[in-house]
Amino acid sequence: MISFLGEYESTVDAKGRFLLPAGFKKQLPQNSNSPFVINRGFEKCLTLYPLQVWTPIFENISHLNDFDPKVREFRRYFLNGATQVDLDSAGRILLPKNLIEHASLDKDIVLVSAVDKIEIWDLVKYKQFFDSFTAESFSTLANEVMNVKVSSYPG
Amino acid sequence: MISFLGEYESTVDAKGRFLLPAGFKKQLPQNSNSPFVINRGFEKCLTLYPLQVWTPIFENISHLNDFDPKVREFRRYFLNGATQVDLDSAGRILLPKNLIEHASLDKDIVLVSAVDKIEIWDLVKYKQFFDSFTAESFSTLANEVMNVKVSSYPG
DNA sequence: TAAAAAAGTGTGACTAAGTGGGAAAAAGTG
DNA sequence: CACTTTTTCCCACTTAGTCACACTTTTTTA
Repeated sequence: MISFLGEYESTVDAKGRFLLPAGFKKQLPQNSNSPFVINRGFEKCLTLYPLQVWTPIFENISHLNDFDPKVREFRRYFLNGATQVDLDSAGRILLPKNLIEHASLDKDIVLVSAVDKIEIWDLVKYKQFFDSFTAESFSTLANEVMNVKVSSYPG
Repeated sequence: MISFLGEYESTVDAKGRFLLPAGFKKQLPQNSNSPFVINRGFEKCLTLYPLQVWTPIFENISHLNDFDPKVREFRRYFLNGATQVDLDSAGRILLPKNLIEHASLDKDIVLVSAVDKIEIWDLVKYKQFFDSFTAESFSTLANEVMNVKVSSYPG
């Protein structure tokens, strides 16, 4: 099973391309020509799925009954501009314009592991996100999510 | 099996034509001369079915019991306005006027994947749809539709 | 410390995507 | 039946997206 670790910076060039950091490239299965699906994130970020991670998720959705209005609404939100992207000969990914807009990406971006996917953030917004966090609020959150004392998770 | 991915903008010209975006054209089976059926969508949008997707749906409907008034009503709504359309030599599709009206299409439109079909929205209405979206409401919806916690489907 | 390999960046050319207009055919009307 | 109007089809031009090559910078290793 694919999983990623790490946080790497990259830059979007004038044509909307960014280099997939070597750190992540090493974590991909070798000799894969690396197709990805990129999608809007819930927050103002993008999510990059390796195709083999995306496929089973998409499979589930494609079997839902489209005559159900809730299914249609869910599908619209979820598919949300998902687009297949590939690495070019230099190992870069070309971002669709509508997605660049959604995440308000400027030049500098950060790629962050999200278990089996990668999140793409504008560098400034990503930093703001961390600045808004205090040790205390993190502690509270961790307790809510993990239902464990945060002290057992040093960091 | 046909399936689409992506969200692309296009424009309706003065003659009611729009160019099928290259992103979708690439996802069609090659050497098909690409007949489509276009239909009213359930919401204020249109739905574009590749003919091979439309055919089995039509089959199903044609076997419904026509003595049932609800069947007749459904059939009228669903089939009325369904029209076969083809790509012209420049890869464009001519929209029937009554359908343009139904979806209140102006100049700018968005074509969005709906698994094995394509939905056509007025750009402004499409954006409004997403603006009404919150992470919470999506969470509730996802839970209802997929019967899973949304945390397993981060975008 | 230097050289080589790998990572990262930029530019330019080519291809095809996208757009508009005009001519021919068809439909509608007096 | 002829003339007008609408619809359909096709051709050609412009723009921009895509790809690939080549150069620069950084890292690694000898």
